[in-house]
Amino acid sequence: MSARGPKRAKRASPSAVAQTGRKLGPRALATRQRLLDATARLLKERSVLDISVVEIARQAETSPATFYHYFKDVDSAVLLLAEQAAAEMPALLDIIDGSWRGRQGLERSRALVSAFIEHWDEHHAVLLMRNLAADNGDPRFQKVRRMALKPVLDRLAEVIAQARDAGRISPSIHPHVAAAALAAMLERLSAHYRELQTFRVTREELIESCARMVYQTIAGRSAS
Amino acid sequence: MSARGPKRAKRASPSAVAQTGRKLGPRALATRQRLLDATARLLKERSVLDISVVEIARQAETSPATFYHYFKDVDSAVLLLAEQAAAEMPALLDIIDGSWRGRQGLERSRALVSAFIEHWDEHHAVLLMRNLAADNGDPRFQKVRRMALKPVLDRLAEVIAQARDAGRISPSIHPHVAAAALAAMLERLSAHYRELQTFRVTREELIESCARMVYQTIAGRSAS
DNA sequence: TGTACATCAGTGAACGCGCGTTCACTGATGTAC
DNA sequence: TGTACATCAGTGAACGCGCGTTCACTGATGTAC
Repeated sequence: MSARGPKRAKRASPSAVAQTGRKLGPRALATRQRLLDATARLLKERSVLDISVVEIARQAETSPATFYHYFKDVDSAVLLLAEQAAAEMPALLDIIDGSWRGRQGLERSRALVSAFIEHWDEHHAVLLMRNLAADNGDPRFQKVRRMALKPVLDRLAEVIAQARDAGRISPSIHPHVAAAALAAMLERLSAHYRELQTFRVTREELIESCARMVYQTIAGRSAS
Repeated sequence: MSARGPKRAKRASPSAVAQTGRKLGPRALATRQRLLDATARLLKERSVLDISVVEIARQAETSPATFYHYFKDVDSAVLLLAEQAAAEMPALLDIIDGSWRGRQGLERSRALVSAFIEHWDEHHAVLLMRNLAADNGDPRFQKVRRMALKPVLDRLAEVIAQARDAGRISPSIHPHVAAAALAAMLERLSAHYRELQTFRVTREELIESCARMVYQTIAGRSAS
């Protein structure tokens, strides 16, 4: 048994502790999750800009005082939501792992792009606020973003490095930078691709084009 | 040669009208610009989340009442800042126009990437809020973003279409989508590339790698 | 099985504070003659 | 050149409101025996 053994056990409840430091029972966990759900809902319906403790409590049909039992402030609640979203990222790794040559690689690329878009569709508002806070220099949000993306970026960079070493892409391309750039593209596009659709671009076309671009960068150009 | 001419001409006054509808004299214009500058400064120093009319007025060393002479609310002020930033975009067109073949194309690509990054460095906070509001569905901000990017996207799409017709890139790549994807990549990366730098990636490496990726998508792969 | 007590979970009500917004007003600048 | 008047620009002070935050309390659940 390694030192990291029981690390996965606490999926739904990272830091299941009240502000007082006490451990939370099942009833308390449910209340906390209700507050988190309310936060997520508000983040979607309105914007980050008009979200408040009072409003969250109202949505969760409880009182502000209860909110303070579980969270220091609104940011902390959103941070937790971002962590919950981040916990889904490992699913992407299954897509990346494997051969990137030829048709198989292209298929993999398509799957990666749509998984990214789906992930954003599901957590749109939370991820938007996460990135905003991170871009504004908040270290907590920077960390949760870094941790969410890191495994994905690392694997992508590996694949890119292989393609580079095999001479299929330019040696001037820095694998980690390229991986970060691809993630940046996918994040940003996922955040606002709906607007493209008014431009007579279907979701499928979007995915196909992106997949080709990703593939080109990851594996070099292939005839097709 | 950089034949850029009098690009500063109309800089300070798109829609120079008070809330009452009256035209603004020079003194009023100066006050309004002071308010805008204060808004931009606050947006940089703090975050979008804690910006208020009162605070802006304080920064500009005037009273809240004055703010309401010129703007309906904080959003309107930021919108104007976003428009001022958008007015700089045409400079990018000079970079895109011209041949994208071979070494020249790669050089063009580098110039494009760094121009993008510089533009974001200069307007970081405003563009971040613009995108946030746009992603949250605010049509005014969606429009200003669309208008800022449109000329650039159109030209890029043209170049990409040429490469596609010449068989240098996959016919499955939709030129407009590819252009949007490149812009998305550059925007997002420009927004947070500072974080990459802690990763031992220099700004030059970043630009070089991105430029290669852009070039690959725009002009197809070339030996290097 | 029932009773007593400890701990957990939730909240009503209150407080102060800072913000958004407006109004009636003052001061500054321009213009006519 | 001076005076009278119109318009432009800016603001002090006030109002109400909703939020953040806390505290002392009640009610719910578990546990010992």
